Amino acid sequence: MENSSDEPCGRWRKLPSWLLTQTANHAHRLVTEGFAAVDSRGYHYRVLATLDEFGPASQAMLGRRSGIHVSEMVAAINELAERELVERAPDPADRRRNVISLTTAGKRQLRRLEKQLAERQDELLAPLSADERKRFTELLSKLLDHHDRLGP
Amino acid sequence: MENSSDEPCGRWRKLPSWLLTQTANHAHRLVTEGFAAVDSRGYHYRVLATLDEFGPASQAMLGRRSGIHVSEMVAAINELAERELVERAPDPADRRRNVISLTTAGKRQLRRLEKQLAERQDELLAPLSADERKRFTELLSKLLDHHDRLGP
DNA sequence: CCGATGTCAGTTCGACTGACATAT
DNA sequence: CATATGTCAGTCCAACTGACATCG
Repeated sequence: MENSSDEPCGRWRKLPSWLLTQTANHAHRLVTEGFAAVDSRGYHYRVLATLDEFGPASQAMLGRRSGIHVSEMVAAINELAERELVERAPDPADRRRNVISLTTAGKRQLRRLEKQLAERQDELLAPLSADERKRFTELLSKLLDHHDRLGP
Repeated sequence: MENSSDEPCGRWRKLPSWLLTQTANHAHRLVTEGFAAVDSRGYHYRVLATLDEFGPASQAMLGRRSGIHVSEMVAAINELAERELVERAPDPADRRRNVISLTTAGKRQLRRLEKQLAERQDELLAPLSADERKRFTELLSKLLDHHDRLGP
């Protein structure tokens, strides 16, 4: 049987970086499952939400606004267009561009995604009180702002 | 020039799950850079720390104690043995097993890694006060405990 | 035969890089 | 000419899966 003590995780389990990355894995899994429950993924939500917020745009512009890499955008738009959640039309004013716009079905899907998203946030923060949740997001925002302003 | 407003990130930038995963990316980058600065990576630290804490063990036992998958362990031990930070010897009592043990150079390297780790934690939490850091890790621990006890 | 061990090959995922053709 | 756009191929990483031979 060799030695005993099969308990996982050692002295690093208390490190902020470890707590952060492990908890983030849970968060990522939760929202990914939520999106998958309505046959989508994160990029789909981000594209649909960006279209809803700023209106029709080229793929490159969408990429800039949503923080999605151009080469990822191609696949994301393909998938969304196949489901008829967005429309991809050539831009008459600039023949390099596609103009991407939200369809009615796309707006409905966006609402479903936002519902999933809200539910999963609640699941993620379940063990925290309302006050703790507020403090938690404040601390996270502070950290993220700091590090975003350093490295691009 | 198309429209303006190239600012990245939309309405999701305030979501706890987003704040969490993005901040975790920064944390991961920081510690990865720290480890790389002394020519190692996360798995190396976890193996060395586990050996230091529990003593020599088989690869399978090391995997259980450190939470590293068996098939990852093979590569990690290869890299550590090549650098002579661990010794890999056949177990006379069970010829399936290798007994992995820490070398003197391995202990030195472990100390370097822990130094890097401490520095990077500080860099990660830089914008927080001592009190905020304590509260932050408490909240994270609460969340992680909760979700670890649900999904295995 | 069942189960544990070590090894290797292959997969999935997100994020990215490079090359390329086309259009401005 | 340089730049912007859309597309496709490939890379890298961590985490995992499956298959396999060996051994208890």
